[in-house]
Amino acid sequence: MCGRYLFQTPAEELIGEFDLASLPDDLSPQYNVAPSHLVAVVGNKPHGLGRGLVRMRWGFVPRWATDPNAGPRPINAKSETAATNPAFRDSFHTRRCLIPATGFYEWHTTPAGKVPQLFRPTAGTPLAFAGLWDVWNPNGESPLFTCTILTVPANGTTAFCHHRMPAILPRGDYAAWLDAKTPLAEVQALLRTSPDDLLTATALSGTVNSVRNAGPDCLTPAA
DNA sequence: CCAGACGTTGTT
DNA sequence: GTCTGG
DNA sequence: CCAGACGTTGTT
DNA sequence: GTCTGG
Repeated sequence: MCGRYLFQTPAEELIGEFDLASLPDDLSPQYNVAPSHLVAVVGNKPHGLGRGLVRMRWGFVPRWATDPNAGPRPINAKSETAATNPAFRDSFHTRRCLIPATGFYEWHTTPAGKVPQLFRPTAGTPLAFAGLWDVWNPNGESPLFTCTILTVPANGTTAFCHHRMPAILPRGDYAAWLDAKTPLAEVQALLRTSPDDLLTATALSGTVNSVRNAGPDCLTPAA
């Protein structure tokens, strides 16, 4: 997957699946989410507080990092290796999450240049990306919550842009994904390439190319 | 045993 | 945190 | 992901 | 070209 995704609506349908005590009050639509931006995440909260919606920065920092400003902040993690990769293993076991989105962008490289493409669910319902999160808080100061989106091989609809795509979970898999008690083999099996008919591609104007453009015009189709 | 290192994906 | 090296 | 910036030596 | 910032 690329470094940009659409979080157009709060995905209240998605969130409504869960019994949430409170919701952040700033879940306005985002049309051009970039790394380091705050995104909403549904996950098992730290300290055993159960499920909830948490605002996190997109770009993963493991809890053992000595300096969160040094080193990479990966926005994606390969689903095939996340369970054993040192950077993600611990979160794969105990800190899985869902990242709601109404679609995502990929850039199609053509001889004429790069054309942004919008991938949205054909059915129009919000998507839930499978993600991992962590919290960096070695000094007991303000904790840094971060997350990353897992990727899987592209399907027939997305492959013309990229060979990877986000891991998208069907509604029926949300609970098992978030449940820390789900056996690891079952967790791993949830990360699959989506059917070709899940998403529909639309070529866009270049508005989305700049993160300075963060409004609905990011969705404007190509002329 | 302790000390110390350890972070990504996806491009071309 | 977990793993490696000494 | 894309857009946009990206300058030195030698001095105190 | 490469790196940073958004």
